[in-house]
Amino acid sequence: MLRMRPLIHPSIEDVTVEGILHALSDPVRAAIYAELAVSSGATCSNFLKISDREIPKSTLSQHFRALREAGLIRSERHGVEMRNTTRCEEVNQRFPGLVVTIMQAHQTQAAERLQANTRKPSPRKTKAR
Amino acid sequence: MLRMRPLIHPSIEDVTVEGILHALSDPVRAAIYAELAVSSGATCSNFLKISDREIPKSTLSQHFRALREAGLIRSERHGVEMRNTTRCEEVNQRFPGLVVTIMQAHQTQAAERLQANTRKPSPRKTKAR
DNA sequence: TCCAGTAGTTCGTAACTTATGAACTATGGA
DNA sequence: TCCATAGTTCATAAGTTACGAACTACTGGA
Repeated sequence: MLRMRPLIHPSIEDVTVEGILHALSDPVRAAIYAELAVSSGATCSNFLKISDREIPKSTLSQHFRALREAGLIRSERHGVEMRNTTRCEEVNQRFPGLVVTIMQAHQTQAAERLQANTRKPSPRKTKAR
Repeated sequence: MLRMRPLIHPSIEDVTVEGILHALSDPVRAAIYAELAVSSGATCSNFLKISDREIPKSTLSQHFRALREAGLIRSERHGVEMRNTTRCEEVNQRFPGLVVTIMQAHQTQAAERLQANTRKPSPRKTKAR
């Protein structure tokens, strides 16, 4: 019988730069984090469709876990669903500007790609990971 | 017969945030980058011993390649050795503050660890990757 | 209390990445 | 030409990630 282990939220002193960079180096996770930053409390299934491709539920679940265990988000069960919020204040206190700057860079890049895509018709889908 | 392929330096528009974060999410690569930032032109073998552990030459070579192909450094052959320099100006122009902030965070963390190590005698070597 | 539905997790495994020793290339000097 | 030095490539073992299938956990009826 499968057990459901408790969610792991590292305490802020245990959060590492390596961990944060690794977590946010994945475009799907960066997109999730970006969305959580504006719509706090969003659930896993709010993300089933991200950036023009369907992501399997199990994969998404792993991505949330990665963000959680890197210390970037906090997840709480509310009834049947899992509400997620960023830990941005804590993290920003520990590593000032880090996450904000990373997310800005991601945004800069997303804007560039959007522009490129409106110019050319179908420009060789940008390689993931 | 083994061929030696030409070094790949992506043009600055092809440098991605994902790539940068991934490259700098490895502590060895972050240490190399940090060192290059202060001692420009350093060679691969200057790094054979980094942060208390010996790193094999082949592994180091791959790390330099990763940094190079992420667009973070430029490598040029000078005689028998390979001189490496950061591409920090270009990269900073493309993603303002990104690399600087990441390196600051790494430094903050390194300082913390150093402090912790001087307090306790041998405190369970911090897990890599 | 049982059942169905919804939300998310875990497991197994296939696909991909990374680390490293051994063998190589490339260059310069004797 | 031969040797030494610096770094690269290859093969492969070890580690990581993605994803379908099967599960847990919870809620709201009947």
